[in-house]
Amino acid sequence: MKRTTLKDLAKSLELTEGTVSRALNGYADISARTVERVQQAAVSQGYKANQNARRLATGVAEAVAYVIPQNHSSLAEPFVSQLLRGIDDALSRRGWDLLVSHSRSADDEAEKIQRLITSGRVSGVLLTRPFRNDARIKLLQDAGFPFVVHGRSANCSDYAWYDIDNKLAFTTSVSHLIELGHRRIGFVGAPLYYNFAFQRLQGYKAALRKSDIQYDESIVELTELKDDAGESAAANQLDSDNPPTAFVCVSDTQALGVLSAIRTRRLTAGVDVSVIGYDGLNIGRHTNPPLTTMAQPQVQSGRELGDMLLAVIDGDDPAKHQVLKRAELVLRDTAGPVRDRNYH
Amino acid sequence: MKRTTLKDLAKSLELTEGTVSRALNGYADISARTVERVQQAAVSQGYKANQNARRLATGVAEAVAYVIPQNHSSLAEPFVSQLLRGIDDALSRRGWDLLVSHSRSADDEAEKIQRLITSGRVSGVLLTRPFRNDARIKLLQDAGFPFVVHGRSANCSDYAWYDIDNKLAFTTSVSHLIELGHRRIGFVGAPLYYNFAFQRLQGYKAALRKSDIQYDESIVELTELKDDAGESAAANQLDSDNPPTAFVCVSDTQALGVLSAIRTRRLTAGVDVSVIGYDGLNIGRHTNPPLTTMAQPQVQSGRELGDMLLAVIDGDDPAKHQVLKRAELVLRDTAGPVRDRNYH
DNA sequence: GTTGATCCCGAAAGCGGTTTCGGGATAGCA
DNA sequence: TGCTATCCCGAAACCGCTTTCGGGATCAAC
Repeated sequence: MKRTTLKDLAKSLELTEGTVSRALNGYADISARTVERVQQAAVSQGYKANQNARRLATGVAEAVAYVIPQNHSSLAEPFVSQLLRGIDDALSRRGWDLLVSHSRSADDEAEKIQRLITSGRVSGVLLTRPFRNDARIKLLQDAGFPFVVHGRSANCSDYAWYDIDNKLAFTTSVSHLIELGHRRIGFVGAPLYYNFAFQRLQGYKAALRKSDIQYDESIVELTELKDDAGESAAANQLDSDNPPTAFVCVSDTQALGVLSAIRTRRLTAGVDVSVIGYDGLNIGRHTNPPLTTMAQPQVQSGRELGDMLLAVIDGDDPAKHQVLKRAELVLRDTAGPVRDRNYH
Repeated sequence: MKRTTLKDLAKSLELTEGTVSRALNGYADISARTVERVQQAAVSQGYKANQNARRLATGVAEAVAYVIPQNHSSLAEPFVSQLLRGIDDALSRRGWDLLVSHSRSADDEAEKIQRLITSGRVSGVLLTRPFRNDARIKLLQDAGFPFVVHGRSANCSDYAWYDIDNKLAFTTSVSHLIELGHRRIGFVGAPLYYNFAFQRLQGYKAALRKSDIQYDESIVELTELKDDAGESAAANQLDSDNPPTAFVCVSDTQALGVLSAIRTRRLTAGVDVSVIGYDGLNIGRHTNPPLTTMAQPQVQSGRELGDMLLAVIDGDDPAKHQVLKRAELVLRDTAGPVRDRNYH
């Protein structure tokens, strides 16, 4: 019942604690024979090092934290869940722990991070959904604390990040709609202090520009990342005098709301009105019709993020770890050719 | 840049480390004046106790682990995510950490638990999706390690658990269908070594019995908790000679698959064929038609689970912490009155 | 047989807190 | 004033492991 400690092990082997410790940790100055003996005894006696003691002695926490932002719509959660799995994958190869912490607000999050870095509980932090200029990043940089960001802020030259090319993703999806004949495309976005929201809007604008379509502010709505928000945004647009023939949304969650708005107006998505989401959630396969969207592989992202963080903790130059992925257009059924607006 | 340690603080106050420590931890043998001074100095110097040292000294980890089972369909993840939020809520009131760990298999999970309890990293464990008789529970009991399980195994008298009345939930949903006139109701279940699957099947049977409907094994399918599995199960049934007029599913995920199967056969859920899911996922609001289901509040569950675990860790009798909740029928549009089977 | 180099291991000092114990100073009371 | 009780704080051991340092054995070489 009592946990066997290093001392127990040492005593039973008639060695000193230090020796046993070094044997277990692969130091070169221990004879092969002794290492062998020690290892055998360790497994047979079920010895596991007390992590707290080890962490105290070495000064490394062997754990990282992932801070989950509060304003995550519950529909976007699969996202998080898969990411966690990926991160855990990467960490567990080293036997490190992943601890999660939820924040209620941006301030709350900054404070949590502050506590994390001073409490010594973790040796690195994973940030997500960065703002265009983000106080948390500054905080971590000033503290010289290892971190990597999922996404990136406006000036992101000197830290590690992993991001999707948001601008490209949106020029892709918008261009796709344009090819289908749409020229009046609504944008269901998010607050622009989120850098990803900003970038996606830029992608949207770029695609329009490329096709000489006038940017029309009256059909871009910046809302929360919720289904309800998406629904009311689309409702506004659809009920207007000059409704869009298609929508792009910065999240699948919003897209679901948009689909609802379309359906309640007895219109058919992909026929009467097209919509393209973003996130590639599996849920989209089960909407009716199935949602066309931009996908990014989450589990994989998590794994890469985890590896990056480990590398940074190991002392790698953060600026060397910056990867930009591209999202893929997942063709399902909500994006179809434009149709005369005779449904009003 | 250097973290201020207890020693620093003590020196600057011209006190001894022990005194400062006691002052901070509310010992009675420190004068109010000194406590005041110490606290002020602590905040002004930004002192935060090193958690690892503290844990080593006190022997309590101030952290608990949640082990996420591997075979969680990605569609079921919102579930997990919200649960985590609730748990974190409960823990953070005490400043405890929540660490998550993913397992690939049941064996893997047992091993992870073993490591968790011997490594001293956590002072309690949260289990989920227990089997009818579950080796993990035995493991934890034998080790005398604090834990609570979300769900319960077959004999669950002597540990702490938080569960939904699965049997009741399914008699409820099945009875609802029976009231709508259905007498041939398919059951899309999960492997019966999951206790929740077993219980839900019992509820199904009980409801049939109550209405003198013969239990027909040919329309119960035990599948994985995935959308695809639900789809093929429903496909089998619908394509048979004597298809059910309704389905109950042990998970919303499967129900989504069932809806797909229905749709691809050009039938309408809630009209031609009824279906009731289970889990109350928000996604269900966005299926077409919206999914009728049984809901259980996840965030709240997480919070209660967290509190229970803390209580058990504090030494409460686990057997005193057993709560059974009931799920609620969420009426949406996929369960309608029976209709003559003239669609074949 | 001495000298060095090499190989192993023991000794001991931390890591940064917590907690028990004991006693000096102050107060209370006779 | 003297004696005990009370109040505070200092001293020190301890939690379990890591890591540096130094030196005794062993061995090869001269």
